[in-house]
Amino acid sequence: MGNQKLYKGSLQTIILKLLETNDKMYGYEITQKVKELTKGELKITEGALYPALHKLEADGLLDVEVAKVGNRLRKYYKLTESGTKETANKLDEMQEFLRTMQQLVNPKLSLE
Amino acid sequence: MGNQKLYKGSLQTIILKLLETNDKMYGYEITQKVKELTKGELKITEGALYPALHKLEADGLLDVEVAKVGNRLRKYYKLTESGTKETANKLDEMQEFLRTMQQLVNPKLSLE
DNA sequence: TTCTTATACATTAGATTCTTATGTATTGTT
DNA sequence: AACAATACATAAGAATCTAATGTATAAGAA
Repeated sequence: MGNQKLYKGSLQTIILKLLETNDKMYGYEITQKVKELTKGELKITEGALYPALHKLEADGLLDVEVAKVGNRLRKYYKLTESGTKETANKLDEMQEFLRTMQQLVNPKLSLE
Repeated sequence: MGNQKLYKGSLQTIILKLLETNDKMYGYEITQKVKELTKGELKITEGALYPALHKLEADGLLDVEVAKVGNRLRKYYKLTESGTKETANKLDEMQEFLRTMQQLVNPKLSLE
C-alpha cells in the first residue's frame, strides 16, 4: 500500500464522486467500494469517513435518509442540488491538481 | 487557483523531485520554480517550505551548504545518497497515487 | 532620496484533516 | 460459543498546512 498521506485532502471529492455515480450510498458501503475500486490501495477509516459525511451534510451538500435493514440501521447519503454543483467543481479542481502534479513529477509524460 | 488543500502531503515529494532534476537549489528558488512550473497554480508558502526543508535535512535526505551572495545568505540544498533513494520511492508512490485518483474520479479516461 | 517591491531566511498560532483507539450493537460464519 | 463482518460513532493526538509576523539586504521606481 502506497503513501496514505498523499490522499489527505481528497476524501470529500472521493465521497462526492461516488455519490454522483451511485446515486445513494451508506457509510460502510463507501469504505468497501473505495477499497474495491482502488484494489486495496486506499482504505478509508471510520474516523475520517463519518466526520466527513457529517460535515458534507451540515454544509448542505448531502441529504441523509435512515433505513432499517433487519435490526440494524443504515444512513443513506445522497447529493443535494447544491451538492451536485459542488461535485462538478471539486472534480474540476481534482483534474487540475492531477494534471499539475503529473507535470511536476514527470514532465516527460505530459508532452502529450 | 485550484484547491490548495489537495496538495497537502505532496510537498516533500515536490522538493525531492526538484532537487533530483536541478542538483542543488535554495529555498526561495524552490518557491519560484514551483510557481513557474505550475503557472501559478501552486504557491509554496514559507511556513510550509522551511520546516519541510529542515525536516528533510534532519532525516538525512538533504545536505545543506551555506553560500554568501553579496551580503545575503543562501542555503543550498542537495540530495544525499539516501535522499536519492527516497526520492525514487516517493516518486513511485506519487505515480501510484495519481493513477489511483485518476481512476477514481474519471474511470472513463483510464481504460487506456 | 525615499518608498516599495523583491530576495532570503525564519518562527509561531491556529485550522484542517487525518490515524489510531475505543465504544456499542447486530448479523453471519466456524 | 467464539470470531469476523457489518454498521454506526467519537475522541485524543499527529501531521501538515495557511496566515501572520519578524529580520535583513538589494533593486527599482517615484
